[in-house]
Amino acid sequence: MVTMRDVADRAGVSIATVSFVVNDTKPVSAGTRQRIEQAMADLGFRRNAVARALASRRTHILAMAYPALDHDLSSSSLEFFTSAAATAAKLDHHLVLWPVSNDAAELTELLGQGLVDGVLLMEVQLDDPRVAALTDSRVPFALIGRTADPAPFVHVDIDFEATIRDALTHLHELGHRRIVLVSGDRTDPSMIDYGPYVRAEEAFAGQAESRGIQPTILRCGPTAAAGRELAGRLLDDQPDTTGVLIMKEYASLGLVSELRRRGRDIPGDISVLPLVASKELPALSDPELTIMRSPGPELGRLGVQALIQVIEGHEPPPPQLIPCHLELAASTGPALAAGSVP
Amino acid sequence: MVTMRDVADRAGVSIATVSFVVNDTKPVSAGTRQRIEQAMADLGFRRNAVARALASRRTHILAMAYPALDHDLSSSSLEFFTSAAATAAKLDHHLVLWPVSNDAAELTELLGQGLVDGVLLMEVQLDDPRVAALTDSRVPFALIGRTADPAPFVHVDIDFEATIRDALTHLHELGHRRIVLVSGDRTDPSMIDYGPYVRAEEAFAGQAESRGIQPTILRCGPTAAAGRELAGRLLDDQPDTTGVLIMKEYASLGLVSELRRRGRDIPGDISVLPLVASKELPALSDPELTIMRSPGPELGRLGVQALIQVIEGHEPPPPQLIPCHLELAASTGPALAAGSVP
DNA sequence: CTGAAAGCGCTTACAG
DNA sequence: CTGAAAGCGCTTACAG
Repeated sequence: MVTMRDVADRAGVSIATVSFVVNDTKPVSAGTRQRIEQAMADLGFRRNAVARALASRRTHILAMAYPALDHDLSSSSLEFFTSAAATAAKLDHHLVLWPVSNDAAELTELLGQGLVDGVLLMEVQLDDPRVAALTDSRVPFALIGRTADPAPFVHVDIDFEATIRDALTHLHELGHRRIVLVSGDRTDPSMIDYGPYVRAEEAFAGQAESRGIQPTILRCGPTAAAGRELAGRLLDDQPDTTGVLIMKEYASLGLVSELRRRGRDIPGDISVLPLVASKELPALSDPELTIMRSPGPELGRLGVQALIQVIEGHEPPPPQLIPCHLELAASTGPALAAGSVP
Repeated sequence: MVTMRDVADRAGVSIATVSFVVNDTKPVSAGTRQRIEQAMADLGFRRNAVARALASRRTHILAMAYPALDHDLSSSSLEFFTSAAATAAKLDHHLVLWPVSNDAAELTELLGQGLVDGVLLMEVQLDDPRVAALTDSRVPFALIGRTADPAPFVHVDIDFEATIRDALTHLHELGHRRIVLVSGDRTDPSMIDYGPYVRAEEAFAGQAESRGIQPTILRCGPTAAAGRELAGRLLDDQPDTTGVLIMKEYASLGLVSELRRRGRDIPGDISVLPLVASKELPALSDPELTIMRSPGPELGRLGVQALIQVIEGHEPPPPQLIPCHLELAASTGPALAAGSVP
């Protein structure tokens, strides 16, 4: 390994001066700089990240903490991870993956090692013990998602108000007035407080009435089979529905196929619009699905940027709420006669 | 921050002795150990990972290097990442994500920082410049996948021979003799040498004949739409096919739905068996798909274990080839009269 | 503009 | 079984 000592010797300067040019942290005369750069090139010098971290008290490592639970991360977590890692790399940082259990102890243990400059916390719950652990640790952090009262914390999240608004506007403009929101199943204890469900439901309830829409909410599990089962309930209990907003992407596939099997035309009879969908979803269905596309990559990028700002002592960035964006395909269309069922 | 100095002072010993009990690296008398442990508990001491890394020349950080290309990682990469991270955590290591371009320079740059003890390289190509960069760096590494001649390198991979064997056996026992392999589209320059396609095709070609099966290979892109298009080609060009092995999971969804749309019964007329599938796939289709399940989690775990063995100077573990496992559902069934088409 | 020196918080021969 | 000390490779006041 070639060290600053080696470079300094070859250039005939002190290691301090080498450090100044490596980090561009103090003015160095052109000639000296030139000799040092030559020496670095000759020797193939790379500054050791660990020594730098110890001396500067900055590791340039960020942690992505996510719950390592039974229930899996959504498929859009992959693009979230990779976007965060790419952004970190661009900003001269590394991203480590920290699978943590839901209690605070494991996170506290990891924080104590002093390995990371900051933490990105995923899948934040409305009342989350890990947030308290982070606060106590005094390590900078940013949330992906929100606690019940997110104001005190740096966070980025999906803008559910805007997502619901844009989704409703789309269906409303197509003439739909009988619109149902299918939210997630909250019987699982860990899901009762799941922020995305709570916020989407609140937004829907708040916005539907002003458009003359009855805010009906159904629930369904995350699988295609759950979506098929949902189709039956929908036709039985809400037979005049013409538009469906649905939170679970795999369930939307089952819903569409089962509705068609039962003779309904999509979108002729019923328009189906998944709300937080990954980019692969549309093509998995026939007809292809119009979706509200999850802003996973943007959230990963913004989360890392916000965290690094905090770490560097800048003004904490304001919350960033990013809506899902409408991507038109073939599962939404004009509402025919309200309540019409073949 | 409480340091070993603080602990040593409170316990009335030297920091060396504190280090010995923290790391359990030298015998310490019961009384001394007791005082030190008490002091650590009182003060809430945590050993600083960065200082430890600098002094011991072991960071306990592993890098997961994956190509940050346009074409996306497969959805099973997520469970691969999380499995590797969980295994690393269990073995007292951290896992950093390194999106690297395909040329060697970026990897060399990262390696030079001295941040990681070892590298796991994903999506290895048959002729991969990054492998040379890793070899030159003298940093321990393990491959997920294989180069053309993998013998010199520590690696784990899918066992394509066994996967094809088990898949063929399954269909053969059901009476199928007209079986087609659908491999990936190799027109994309970056895919010409894609190991999984090459090895699966070789295995199929090598094994089919001995079972009296004509080794027909078709190709298709990764999307559901490509799978639908494939259905037409299959019925036109290989009308007597009764069994399909297919490498692209999303394409399998399009294939099944288009075959049904054209009046074929699955599996009555044609059995469809995806070969390297994620666990979500079966439920996304109707009928549910029988699959050969990708061993993503096992590969992540084994890759990390192998890498840590190398790092710790043990005998390099032998290559680990893990087959995909058959998971029965409803897309495969007995072959009816060979060549029968309704 | 440049250097000598202390210090980051540990580990590890070496000596006793 | 325990300690004094060197050293890991940098950064950063401080002094000139």
